[in-house]
Amino acid sequence: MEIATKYNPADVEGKWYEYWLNNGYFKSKPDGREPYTIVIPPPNVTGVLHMGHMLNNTIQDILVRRARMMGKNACWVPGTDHASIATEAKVVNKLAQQGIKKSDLTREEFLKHAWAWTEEHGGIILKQLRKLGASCDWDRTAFTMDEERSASVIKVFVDLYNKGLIYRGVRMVNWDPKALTALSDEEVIYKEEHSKLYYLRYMVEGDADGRYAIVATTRPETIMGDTAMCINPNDPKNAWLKGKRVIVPLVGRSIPVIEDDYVDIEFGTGCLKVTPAHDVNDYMLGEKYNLPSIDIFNDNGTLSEAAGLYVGMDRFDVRKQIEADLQAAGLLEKVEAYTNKVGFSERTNVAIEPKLSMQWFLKMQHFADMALPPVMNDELKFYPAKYKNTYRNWLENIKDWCISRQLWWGHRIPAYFLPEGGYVVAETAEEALRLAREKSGNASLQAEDLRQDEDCLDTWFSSWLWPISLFDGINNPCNEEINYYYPTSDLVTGPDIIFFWVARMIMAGYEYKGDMPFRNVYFTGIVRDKIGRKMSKSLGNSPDPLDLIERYGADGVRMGMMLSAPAGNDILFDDSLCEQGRNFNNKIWNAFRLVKGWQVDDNIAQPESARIATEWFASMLNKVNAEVADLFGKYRLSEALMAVYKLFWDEFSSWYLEMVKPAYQQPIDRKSYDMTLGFFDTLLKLLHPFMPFITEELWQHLYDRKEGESIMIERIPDVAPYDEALLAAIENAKEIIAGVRTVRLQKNIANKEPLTLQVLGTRCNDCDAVIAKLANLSAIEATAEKEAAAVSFLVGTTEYAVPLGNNIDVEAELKKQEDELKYLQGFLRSVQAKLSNERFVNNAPAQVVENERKKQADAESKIKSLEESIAALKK
RNA sequence: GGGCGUUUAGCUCAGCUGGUUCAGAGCAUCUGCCUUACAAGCAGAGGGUCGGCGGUUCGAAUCCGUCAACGCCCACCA
Repeated sequence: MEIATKYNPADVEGKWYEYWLNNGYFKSKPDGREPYTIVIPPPNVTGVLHMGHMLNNTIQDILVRRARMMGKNACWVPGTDHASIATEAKVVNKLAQQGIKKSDLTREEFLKHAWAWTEEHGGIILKQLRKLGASCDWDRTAFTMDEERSASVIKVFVDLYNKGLIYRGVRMVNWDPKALTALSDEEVIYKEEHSKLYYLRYMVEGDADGRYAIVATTRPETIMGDTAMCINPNDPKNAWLKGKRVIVPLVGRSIPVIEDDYVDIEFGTGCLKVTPAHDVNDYMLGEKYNLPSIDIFNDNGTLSEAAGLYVGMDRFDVRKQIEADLQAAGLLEKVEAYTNKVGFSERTNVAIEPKLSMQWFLKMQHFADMALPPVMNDELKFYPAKYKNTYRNWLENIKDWCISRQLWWGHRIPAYFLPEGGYVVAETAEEALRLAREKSGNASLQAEDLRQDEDCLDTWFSSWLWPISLFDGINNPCNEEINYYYPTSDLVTGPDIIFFWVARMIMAGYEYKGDMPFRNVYFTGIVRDKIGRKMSKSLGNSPDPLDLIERYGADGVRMGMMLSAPAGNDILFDDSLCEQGRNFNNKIWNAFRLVKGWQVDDNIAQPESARIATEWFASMLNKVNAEVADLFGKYRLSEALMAVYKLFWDEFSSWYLEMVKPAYQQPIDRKSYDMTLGFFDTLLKLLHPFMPFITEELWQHLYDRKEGESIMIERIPDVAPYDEALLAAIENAKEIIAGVRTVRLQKNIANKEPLTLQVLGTRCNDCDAVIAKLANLSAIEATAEKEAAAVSFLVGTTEYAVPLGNNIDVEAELKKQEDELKYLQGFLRSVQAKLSNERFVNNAPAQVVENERKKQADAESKIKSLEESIAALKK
């Protein structure tokens, strides 16, 4: 076959992906084999592939492909997430561009737009994953809002409600004034903000001297909602305020002074304004002291009628305005610069507003109790394990989960309100009607009389079921699929969603399957740029993965990602990593060209050097295969890749191929050729999980393959024993060869020119044929005394010399050897010192002492031979 | 304010239960090579008081204490 000198990924990637698809190699059905299952972390349905996906899915594909090649029934289930807030926001934006307001649409109309948008953009990301080589069982592609998954969510909601774990109530929640919905605590991101601390004067009611209290606040715009001022009962400086009432500035309303030791005496003036409707702590005080609550904000963050002042203005505009107005009124004592933490919506990035509202909650203690032990006792393993702490910390301080969202795009809460008050929860409208009739005692109640809750469920309330719902294990428990595939094997995801998703899947797993959802969790790092910044659109430092694939090939990019991606460590991504990946592809490609270019002659005998080489490499292959298996077991994928990389590049290409390579335009013997192809075959298999495309391409051409054969369904050989002595002998040979090469380099002697190598004293190396070939030696001779005009080097305790006649620089050679001697003498002294230390000899294990003795003997022997050598040079 | 983690070569990282596979790997760098698979390559070479200090020990990158820098998570101080 004609082969280009460089590998061109574009020529082969599409072809083989099609081939795999057409042959159904990605598909999985339950059978007698051991299952290996991964469920994809579903990307947002309208999302676009970014570097994070790239890393995450490359890892999943590596694990899946390897498992498949270990003879397991591998099943990687793909799908997408409806991502309620994110998607709804996108749809709202798009409609806004067309001049349509969401509020002008009915729920049904809006959902029509949302589905249209989903169909237009949905699944693009899954298509992109194919470019990467992802071996997902596409027939199983699911969507968190498709029929099966939706039914599962509703069923679970009803079930949990009936178990008393879901309740409804008015609570202080995190309100997103842009998305107009409540958020869970996890969806709020606290950021430091440079703001101001305002000191406001609250005049004391009826005080003849016109005295006032000073309250420090970061949110002066909320004073209209003040319903009390609070001091610490133990605060002497504010004791005079006890039992008094004060006047809210500008507003003019009188509020009581209450006492609670929640107040920090040291902060500000020790006076706290209490706004129960707009601060979580104030809410708590309000509850405790039964204070009225004035909600001064509309849902969109503007001031409401209840505020009385600044009605309709945005909260941040009010803050500026009120500062001026307070100043003008002489009620502003001072303003200080202040840094505090402000919560922002994860999705819309606006400052969240604590707000009292009616929401649905899930009681979490029950779930936390189930989900903690299996992780802590390593039944369910986290890689890296440090995330166990994070996990435990969250579960031990668990709070109830606000699961309702004031959105339309999502699973609508299956609660139905009765005309006369109260509600029922049911999977279907019919069932709801039945329950409603029962509850109200009114048999004439009609479906139209019931009003379903307008709210949707948090996106994560569907994704927490993912490992179960993908196999329909909620609607149809104990079906064949769920029994076979569950618990899944590995979950690969980012630590940023450990609470959102991982922890909750574990909870749902135990609640609905009585078992863990996955056995292992591999937490990836975050992909950053090479100077450690997060990749972001605004920085423009995020490469387009598809563009990278075009430039370096999918295999090159996959390898680039994996080279520096130990579990849990952030990866500092740089294009040069892909370059390294591409270079490696090329290396493999060229090794293949060499091997397939050989002419085979059945009549020539295998040379001794090739015989040794094949035996050696067979052992090397087994050794590395075992290493790789071990590393995979520990999820140390980048190290596994590095092991295979070095095996191919260094051991196979640089050493093995050079050992068996026939002379130019000479044929190779049959035995060596066949063994080389066999080695190549195994190497490709070891590489395949990392680099699926090039390995398939070469594997197909290695032998005459039949239609329907593929490397991806081949078996990686089992771990087998290897000959350690032979491996050691070759390592020794390599050092000798390198020694000769160094001499050539230093003395500027061309490789073509054969040299003689002298070996001083006794040695036992069966690899002379290999050494002679790779170092181009005409002879290797054992001798008691080397030639005077020779350059020598030590390997182990043996001295080697290359006689060079007049070509030797005696001065330089002397200096080199004298330096070496000096170093060895120093080394020997330190070893002797150790050995003459009685406490060492008495306390250290015998083995260690023995080692020191050996070091001593070796050093002495080396010194002896060096001294002789130096003496000879000096003659 | 709590908790966790990191600090080893220019960069990214390995170094498990303390001792010749303890100072390593890949990349980068330097030198010499267009040697007939590959210059996206080949052959060589240099490079680190293992963050600082103190301790335990015959012996510490490894264990303990402490300090420093960086990172992450959690937390209601207005």
